[in-house]
Amino acid sequence: MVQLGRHYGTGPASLAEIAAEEDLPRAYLEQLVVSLREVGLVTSTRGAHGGYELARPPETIRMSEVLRALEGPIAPMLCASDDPEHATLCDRSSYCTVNILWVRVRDAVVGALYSMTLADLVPPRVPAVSPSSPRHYREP
Amino acid sequence: MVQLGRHYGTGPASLAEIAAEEDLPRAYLEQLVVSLREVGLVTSTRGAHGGYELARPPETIRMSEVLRALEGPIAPMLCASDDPEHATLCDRSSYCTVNILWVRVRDAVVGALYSMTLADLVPPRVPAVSPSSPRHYREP
DNA sequence: GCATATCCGACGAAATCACTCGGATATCGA
DNA sequence: TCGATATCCGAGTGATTTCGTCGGATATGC
Repeated sequence: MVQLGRHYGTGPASLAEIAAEEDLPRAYLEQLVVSLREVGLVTSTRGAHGGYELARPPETIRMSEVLRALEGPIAPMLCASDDPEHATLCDRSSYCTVNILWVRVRDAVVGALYSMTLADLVPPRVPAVSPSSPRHYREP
Repeated sequence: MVQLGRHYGTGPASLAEIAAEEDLPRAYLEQLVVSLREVGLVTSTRGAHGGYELARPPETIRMSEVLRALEGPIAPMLCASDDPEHATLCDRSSYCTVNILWVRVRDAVVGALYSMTLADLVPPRVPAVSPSSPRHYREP
């Protein structure tokens, strides 16, 4: 999907191209790309020979950003959401000790996503040992 | 849900009790507990004054076991499943470099779940600093 | 034998996910 | 200026999953 990181630097890529490469319906990609544009991850140029390109170099794009853009705030349960805005605490919030489990899980997920950038996912030639530093650490 | 860890040592607890405490429909709990029994996490005694109890002390029950029992093999995407059995690789398996991302995420989740036991979730009096060792480590 | 339980299987409503459709608007090249 | 090629936009559909229901069979203690 977001493997248009591959095209970075080669000018805008049309959805028709990407659809062909990824074997996904163009109309569907259209929808996805809207979210990406809204958060400023990709820029679009309209008209003939237009298309989309990354707004920043792939190395600087955390996968956590991408996933958040595509699937909304990342939360294993709604009582443990990334976004304080959407964190609706369940009615049991007082009893429920399980919450800390979900928070822990969420942090783990965010950490994993944050530790990888788009650049890590564009088909590398020899990815035997991971290029960047794929350790667990927290988001700022 | 699995807060019948609270009752550990006090004999079997009926679903009616638990339903009342947790404010969940008894019929629903019934369904859940089936999965838990199948994997041997709880034992049941039928008849009057029967009910369910934990098969092992709460400290020895990893949350990863519980979640796996309740929600099946843990996998953010089906191409990155815990259980090799259910790991159906998507048709793009050749192209798809994203897989390693999901595997990374899955490991992070499993690690987080594995680092917590049921005992960590039964309402502790003063849980300020976590009792066991809630670090990130891998499942064997 | 009767009240209290677990067992079992199928069913139903609501939400989510992946995807579609139709058409308006912008831009480049000839 | 025209037309081909794009993005833009918003509503709509179909399958799957999730949470929960219902009815009744079976086992056990008093």
